Amino acid sequence: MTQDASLFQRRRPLTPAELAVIPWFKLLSLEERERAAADLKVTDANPGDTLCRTGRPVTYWFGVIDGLLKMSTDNSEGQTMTFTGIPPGGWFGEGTALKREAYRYNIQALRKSVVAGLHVDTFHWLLDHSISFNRFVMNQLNERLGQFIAAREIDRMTNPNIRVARSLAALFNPVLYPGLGTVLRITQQELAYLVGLSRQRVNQALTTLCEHQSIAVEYGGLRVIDLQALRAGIF
DNA sequence: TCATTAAATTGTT
DNA sequence: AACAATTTAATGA
Repeated sequence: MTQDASLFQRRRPLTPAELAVIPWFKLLSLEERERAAADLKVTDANPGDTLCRTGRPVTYWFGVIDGLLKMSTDNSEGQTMTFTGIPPGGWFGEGTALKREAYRYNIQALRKSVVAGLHVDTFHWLLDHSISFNRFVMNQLNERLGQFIAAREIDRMTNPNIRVARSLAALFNPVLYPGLGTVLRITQQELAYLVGLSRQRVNQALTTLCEHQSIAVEYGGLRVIDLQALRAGIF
């Protein structure tokens, strides 16, 4: 297990290819890009690694370059509630970074991932200097709010097929994760951790979704054919 | 480049 | 939870 502080001791600068995955980077002016690029650091996270934990102070605004993360909280009974998975291109923690509060959730790597971090000071500097960046963050906050509400609904649903479908639909959110195309690399085991079901049941659900022509299951991942159907969830 | 082997992932019980 | 079948990744000639 690695905590956020030690995690970023192994940091290194980003490669141009990694910068290309960051959706807000191309919105910046040349000057702003330089400043952001100078501060951006990436690190590798192994499965199970904790990127941030509830109650810890915010030092970075995080984004996924490659891999897959899980956002969850522990309720009063000690049970873990998963809000969402975060695929490449996803950035999180802006709400707490804005207010310089402590994290309200845990972020864990579901598999070996590459995670970028922007220091909160630079995050605020960008907010002060770039209208486009402000718009991006605002959009992000708004969309995330919708996700949290949806996550509650998903958690109350009993039908596993619909749970899997809606969770997948959330993962393919084009606003939050713009870089993501129609294919997502995620194993059925990872999806099981995300949705909170057994791998067998996820496998069964995926087969059903396949029969409904909503997705296509591939080795080590899947392809979305009908995102609307996943959202609507008539299975 | 190809064949062989190991590891990862899937499908099923 | 366990198993076999399938796919990918790694290795070395």
